[in-house]
Amino acid sequence: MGAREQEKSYDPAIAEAKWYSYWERLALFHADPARPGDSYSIVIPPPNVTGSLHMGHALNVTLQDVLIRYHGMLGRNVLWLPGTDHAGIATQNVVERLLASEGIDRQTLGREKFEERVWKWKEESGGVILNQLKRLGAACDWGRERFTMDEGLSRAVREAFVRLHRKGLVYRGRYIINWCPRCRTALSDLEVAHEETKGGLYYIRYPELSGRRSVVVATTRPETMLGDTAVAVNPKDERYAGRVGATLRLPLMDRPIPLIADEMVAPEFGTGAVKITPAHDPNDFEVARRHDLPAVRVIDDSGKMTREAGAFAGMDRFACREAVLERLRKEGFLVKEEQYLHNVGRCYRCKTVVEPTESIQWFVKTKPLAEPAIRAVRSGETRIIPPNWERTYFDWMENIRDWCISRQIWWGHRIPAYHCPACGLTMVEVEAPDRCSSCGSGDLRPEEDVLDTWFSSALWPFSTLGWPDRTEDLARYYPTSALVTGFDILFFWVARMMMMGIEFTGKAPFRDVVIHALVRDAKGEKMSKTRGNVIDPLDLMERYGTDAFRFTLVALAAQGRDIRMSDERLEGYRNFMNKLFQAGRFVRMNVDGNTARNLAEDLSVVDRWILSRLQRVIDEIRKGIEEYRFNEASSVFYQFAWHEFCDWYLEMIKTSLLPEAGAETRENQRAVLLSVFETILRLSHPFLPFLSEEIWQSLPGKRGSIMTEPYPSADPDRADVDVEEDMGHLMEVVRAVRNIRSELNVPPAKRVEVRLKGQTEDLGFLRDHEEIILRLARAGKVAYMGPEYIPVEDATAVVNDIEVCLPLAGLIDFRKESQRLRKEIDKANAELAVVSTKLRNEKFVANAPADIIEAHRTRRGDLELKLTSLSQNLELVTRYLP
RNA sequence: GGGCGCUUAACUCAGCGGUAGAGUGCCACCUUCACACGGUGGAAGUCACAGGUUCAAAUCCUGUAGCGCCCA
Repeated sequence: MGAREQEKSYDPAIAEAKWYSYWERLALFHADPARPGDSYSIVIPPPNVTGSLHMGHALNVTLQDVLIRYHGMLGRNVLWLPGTDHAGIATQNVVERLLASEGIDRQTLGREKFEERVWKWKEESGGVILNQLKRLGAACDWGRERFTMDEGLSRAVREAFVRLHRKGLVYRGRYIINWCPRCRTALSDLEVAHEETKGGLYYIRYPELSGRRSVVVATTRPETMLGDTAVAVNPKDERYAGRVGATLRLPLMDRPIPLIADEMVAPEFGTGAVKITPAHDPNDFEVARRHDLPAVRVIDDSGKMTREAGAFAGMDRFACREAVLERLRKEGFLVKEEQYLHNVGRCYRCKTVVEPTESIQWFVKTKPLAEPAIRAVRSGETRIIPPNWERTYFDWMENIRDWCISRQIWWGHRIPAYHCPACGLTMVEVEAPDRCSSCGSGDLRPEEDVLDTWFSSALWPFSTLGWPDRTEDLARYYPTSALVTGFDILFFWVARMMMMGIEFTGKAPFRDVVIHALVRDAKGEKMSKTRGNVIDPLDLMERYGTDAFRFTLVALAAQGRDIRMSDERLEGYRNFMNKLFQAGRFVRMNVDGNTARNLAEDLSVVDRWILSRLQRVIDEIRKGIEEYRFNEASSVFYQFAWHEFCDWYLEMIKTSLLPEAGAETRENQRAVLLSVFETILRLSHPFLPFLSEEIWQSLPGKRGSIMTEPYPSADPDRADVDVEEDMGHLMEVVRAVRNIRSELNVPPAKRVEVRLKGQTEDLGFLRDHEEIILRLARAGKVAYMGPEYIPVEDATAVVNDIEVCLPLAGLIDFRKESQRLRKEIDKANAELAVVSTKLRNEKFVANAPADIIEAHRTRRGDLELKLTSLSQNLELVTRYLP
């Protein structure tokens, strides 16, 4: 025995240092389309290049790794494709901050230099997260690693854009969009997070130009009044009957604006009259189109007031709000102000209040793309798991709005459009044209805007496989088998991949979409940098080991519920890792270099029992993984490996591993032990890649990686209900003895006599396995008593049809024993009452299924028998009470 | 305003029509030759509340209360 045997407990660092590079060396992560086997493929949700591993990634990646390793062991042709996302705004922000620390801003640097800088940053510091994935054990095919900005994917982006444009599904136009004045770019609707905010509702009087009447409007954004071009009321609103068409004087600006009628106005809001600012409000923009009103832009790209704002020009928009209110107050136009709770949209990246702004942008027309994406889920071509997310998916898809895809930043895919200033034509081409196709001018200006990062992400499942080329990978691995992701990007990403996948390949990109929960801290709070409650997964891996960490994530990954990460939980599973390690040590010590794993013809009952249990467990674990109920699979494994295999099986077979057992018994026992334990290891591998490999490699017999071993499959011939029942009975007897010993404080070293009372035929099995009772119950002797035996001075318990009696004359505390028996009787009585009530109910007997009734009858019989014995014994004991 | 989800043992959570489960924690005993990151035994729950469906309800339906998330 080497150093390994001296190691007292499992040290995960040793295994984790060894095996990842070993797997890589053997190219076990490499997918070869030419190899046989059904394809099983997953594309990783690409993390941001700027990112580092957080809990969400850890959970996401662990689940994918479980699937990949599991299907690999099933013999499938497996591909897990990794990569990163260029994360336009986020990455640009990072590099801009870097530049700022050098006292440079990107404008002075210039676009080209800036892009170079970002690439340089990406080469040096980007993709840290990928190494962290390796740390987690992720079996990704690194040879196929992709980046959304790399050459191939960029070509896919241009190709997709051009094709959509030709179909009229991409268009350019002047609309109201969400503008982030800090990022200085347009955002899509999804990138705006609405937040309930306390603000004011201000009532402003707009006098009529002629006459003494006026109209009062209510607004939460008084500064935008500077850009008002009308006031609108609902045509059915009687308060304003006959006044529509009047001309009002816009306060502070002294501009005449009309009072118009539009259905959009909700009469119950405020005074029923609303100001119309077409350049800074989406609803007003629509109203303005209908009524042919001009738009006056009063807030610029950086959130400052424009020259159109007159006296307020140059002011920050929020300072301007106060200034406007001040002036209105002074000039008597502010009628009323009240507290008001309303939703304010903020940039999801920088939290700056978004400014709805009219501008020229590129859009994707989404309705025609959404329809087939809806059908794919309705028809079952793609399954969403758990299915309750389907509704959310449908709701969003059915009410989808056009997607603003242009961004005014520098880091991203340039929109492949070219403007001709000479004739005003805009050309959209995959490769830059030399001259204008209309006027022939050679002076073409490439589009300045870049695409929303999510546009390239939407192509990820096929662009990474080589699209638009018809590659072998694409043919072999697309559509992919499963997409594993958090619900937070269901719309951002999943929905858009569905749309683009179907549009460009004709097939939905995934068979299954597996939605998992969020990881929260121990208090259930969302982890965030501002809260300061972020738990670093690398730190947890360091402290508890990667396998324990992974197992914790998997064990907590119940469908539809968030995960709370806590040290207690991790500790528990770290202990489990050690338990498995110790079991491995035990196996190694006891098989003593033996390499035979073939099972003998006639196995012992104990072996038949563990093998029977194993089949059931294999089925359950496989079912758990197949159905993405990872927590169930892991808990079945935990329960079996620890509480059946270690607690019972290993204890029960110890004697047959001794030399005294005889060579044949010993060899047979070693073979079964090795075989069962190896099956346990193989079962565990998808969850515990490092530990399972570590132990696997330490077992005798030359072997390759456990990764290439077949995943266990259940053998129905090994399942044996009778053996399980008999063994269950035996274990109950052992437990009964242990219970009596413990409750009556019998010293652990004391070898007691156990008397088993019952019919001879009921005692047969126990008699055959007396050795187990002797050892596990620490008995000195087992005696068999007929039904006539009266346990006068014994402590007793009832297991099914036999009584377990411990003659403890002199040791027994009769008061304690009577308490113990009474407790048992009370429990049995309570249960009997429930069962009997049911059986007495005629309707129950008439309606319930036969097997349920039968089970109740049996239970009643057992309980009655138990009560009879217990009551008699209680009576016996009572005689000795003072 | 619309939608989704949650409320089960001290804590964290499974279970989702047929006798209430796990992990951790707690109590007692035990350094027994794989493991004290251990072993053995134990205590601990009107399954949020109120109705209903059913022979039978944590489990299905309706409502109430509290909490959380998403969309508008």
